[in-house]
Amino acid sequence: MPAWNIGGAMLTSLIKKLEHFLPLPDPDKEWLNGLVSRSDEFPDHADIIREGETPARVFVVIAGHACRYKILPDGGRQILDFMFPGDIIELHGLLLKETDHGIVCLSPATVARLDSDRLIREIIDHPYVTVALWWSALQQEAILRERVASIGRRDAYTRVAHLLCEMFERLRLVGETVDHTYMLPITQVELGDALGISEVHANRMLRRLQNERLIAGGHRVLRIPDLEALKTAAAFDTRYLHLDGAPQPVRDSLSRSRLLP
Amino acid sequence: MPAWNIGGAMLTSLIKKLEHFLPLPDPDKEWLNGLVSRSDEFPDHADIIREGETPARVFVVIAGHACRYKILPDGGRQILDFMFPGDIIELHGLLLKETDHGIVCLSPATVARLDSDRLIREIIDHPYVTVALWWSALQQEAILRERVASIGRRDAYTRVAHLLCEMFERLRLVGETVDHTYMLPITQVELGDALGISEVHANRMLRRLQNERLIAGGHRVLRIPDLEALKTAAAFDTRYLHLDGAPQPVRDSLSRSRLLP
DNA sequence: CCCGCCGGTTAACATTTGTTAAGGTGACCT
DNA sequence: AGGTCACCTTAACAAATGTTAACCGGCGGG
Repeated sequence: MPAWNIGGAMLTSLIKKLEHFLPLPDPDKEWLNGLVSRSDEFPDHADIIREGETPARVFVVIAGHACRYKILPDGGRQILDFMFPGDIIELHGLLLKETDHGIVCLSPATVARLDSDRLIREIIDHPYVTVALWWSALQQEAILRERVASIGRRDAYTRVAHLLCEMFERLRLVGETVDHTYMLPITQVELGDALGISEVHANRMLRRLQNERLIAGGHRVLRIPDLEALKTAAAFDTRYLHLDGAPQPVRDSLSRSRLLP
Repeated sequence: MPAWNIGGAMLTSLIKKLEHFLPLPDPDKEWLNGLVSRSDEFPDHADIIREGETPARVFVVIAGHACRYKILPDGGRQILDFMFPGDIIELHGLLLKETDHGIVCLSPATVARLDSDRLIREIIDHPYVTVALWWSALQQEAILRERVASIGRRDAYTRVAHLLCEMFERLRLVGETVDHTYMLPITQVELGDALGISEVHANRMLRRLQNERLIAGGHRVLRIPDLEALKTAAAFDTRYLHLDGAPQPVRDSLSRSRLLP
């Protein structure tokens, strides 16, 4: 049962992420921040959404970490993707009768709730935001596709290295890294559940990466001494994150649409 | 180099699929069909989109089968998802500089190309289609998530059974099944590439399913003698396909919006 | 009509990964 | 201070899956 307070939360991380793709006009940023109707604190391990619920809401992670997951009939858990500050929790409750997965906190988290009615009604008047949010959704999908490729065709060692690289890039995008160091948002069990390997094997691979001086750091902290070396080991190719900014034609057509109010 | 002809193609499968979710008004169906600007025939194994291209186009599969895939640095291939008649090939070329995956035919295929400019401009005037296409996109995403869960946490036997069930349901939705039989759209290599197992192991699992009388059929044809038994073996739970129709509130608000032209 | 090739099938063996079980450590609670 | 709990670590062994290498059958092209 999260404590909460009305308004006040700022979507700093989200805006930082979106502006990496496309700078937003100030009024658009204010509009976005104004959509926050409340903000909730969830303790570690708390469910944000349980499988089978149908909340037609839109959340934005402000602080902390969460993940989407499925529980399979045999009791196993598969983590589908991670949600870091600035990530949007799109609930499709509007069109779907039941969600097909749950969302749970991996650490204590602060989550802002957006006024989804206003969002839907007014987004059309904010084309910059529309385009940037659309990009963000495409990026989410691309991450999911890369996860399929990882789990399906990479060995455990590469999978782990690859995920650590991905987390670094995603956290860096929202300013959650310092040098080549970040707060590791997950335990080894969770690492295994995300990558389709056992906890024990996840541990083995982490130790190996450590022995090879590709990663370092202590409790809950990951330091990457040589990012290029780790990326090489992971065969990590940033392109799937689509970190290039918006193509020029998109920028052009947006600035033209601005001139015609 | 596909042969082609202008117009004429009908989006029968797509409309059938969409109407399973939400019946469409006749003018909306005509509008959709009218968006087809041309239709291409691709031979088996032809690339529809190569990784790295950026075509800002929307295609609809009319006949045949295709798949999205990634080639990994070690040369391995991972099939990300399948595309059957009625499926939409959403190109994000508008916002992204390069696609992160390719699309290739698994059989000779007919693909309609939509006038994406008109689609974007006029879709707002066709709320039924908007909502139905949105559902279809959500379903695609849900299928991808289920694939992650499959590859990550199910054993090879269950994975194969599960995919065969999924294909059955998807093909049935567009009328591509007869009784409990369908044209199997893939080879065993492709089955392996989709599920993250080797060709040999895919074969082993198919033989096992055959021995257990859960599947039958010959060259390129799959017959499911006892669908319930197969689903049980696969622990297949249809819910992730979101086959229930549109929720009543959505239907209500759509029919209200119709009354106010 | 034969050849070549693609897809399927099988076997023997190699390797990765899972399982079980047993500690270890540090944080936090009382 | 002692105890509990969550997380990490390691070892020995078991099981699933990959690899390699054959061979088969059918079909389309020359």
